Amino acid sequence: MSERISEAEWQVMEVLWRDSPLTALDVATRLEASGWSLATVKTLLSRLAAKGALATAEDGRRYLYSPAVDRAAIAGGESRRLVDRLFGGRPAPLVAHLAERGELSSADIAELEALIRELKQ
Amino acid sequence: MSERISEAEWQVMEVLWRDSPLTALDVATRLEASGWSLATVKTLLSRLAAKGALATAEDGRRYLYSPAVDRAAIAGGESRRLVDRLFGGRPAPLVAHLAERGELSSADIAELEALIRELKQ
DNA sequence: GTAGTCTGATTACAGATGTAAACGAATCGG
DNA sequence: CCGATTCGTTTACATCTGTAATCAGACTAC
Repeated sequence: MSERISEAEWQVMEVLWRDSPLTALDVATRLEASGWSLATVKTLLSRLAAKGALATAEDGRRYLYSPAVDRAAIAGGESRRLVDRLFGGRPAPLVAHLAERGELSSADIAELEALIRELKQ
Repeated sequence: MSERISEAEWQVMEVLWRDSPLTALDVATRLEASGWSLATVKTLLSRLAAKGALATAEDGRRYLYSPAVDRAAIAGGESRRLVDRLFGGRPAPLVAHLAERGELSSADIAELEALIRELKQ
């Protein structure tokens, strides 16, 4: 549904968007760097399944988890929220901020330029 | 300091970034549209002051609140977090998302174009 | 078949957040 | 003076989040 996905949950979704279906253990393994215990990963998986962000398929007595929401849709929604909240809905100031903070590589700039050219038609 | 500012708190900061110093009642009045009670606004002001995001100046037995953090710095940090989390640090996909969702007006695009041109030097 | 083992489900618990009511001190209007 | 008003402070409380431990049932390896 349209429930929000928290930051920790997002990391779990990332794993499954990259590769699915996976078992809880698989997901935990791929999140080793996070330092979370298996129990924590299970909790996050359950919460995500409960809010409809993940689909579960039974595989014997365990589940295989797969994303049930589109990454692009969620990312788009979150972006929209942030731009609305921080910049009154205008994206240029956001880009300007990133630029000011030296967060934009020349590759980023080239990418943006190409995108703008495309948008202009 | 570097504590995060929540969404509700952000709305309070917005008021004060726009015009300060203000009393609690002033802030609440300018937030009428939010539907919050005066008590709620007071709580948010206290929390913000406690985390150092607001400075207070005594004015008789009440306070005048003013921002103690720079809006641009906070907005930049939050933007950075979002871009890192959702787009692996690359801002172009974010803009692309906004574009796809029809969130970009032609004014936005022109603004971005000008910005890019500037960044390229 | 019985002791581990694996798995989801249940329970836990502190801190953040949204949203306020209640309280106590100060002050103002009369 | 005294009741009403006005402030900030304290307390409240449900949800959400991060982070797990524990439990109960099923299965596996002797």
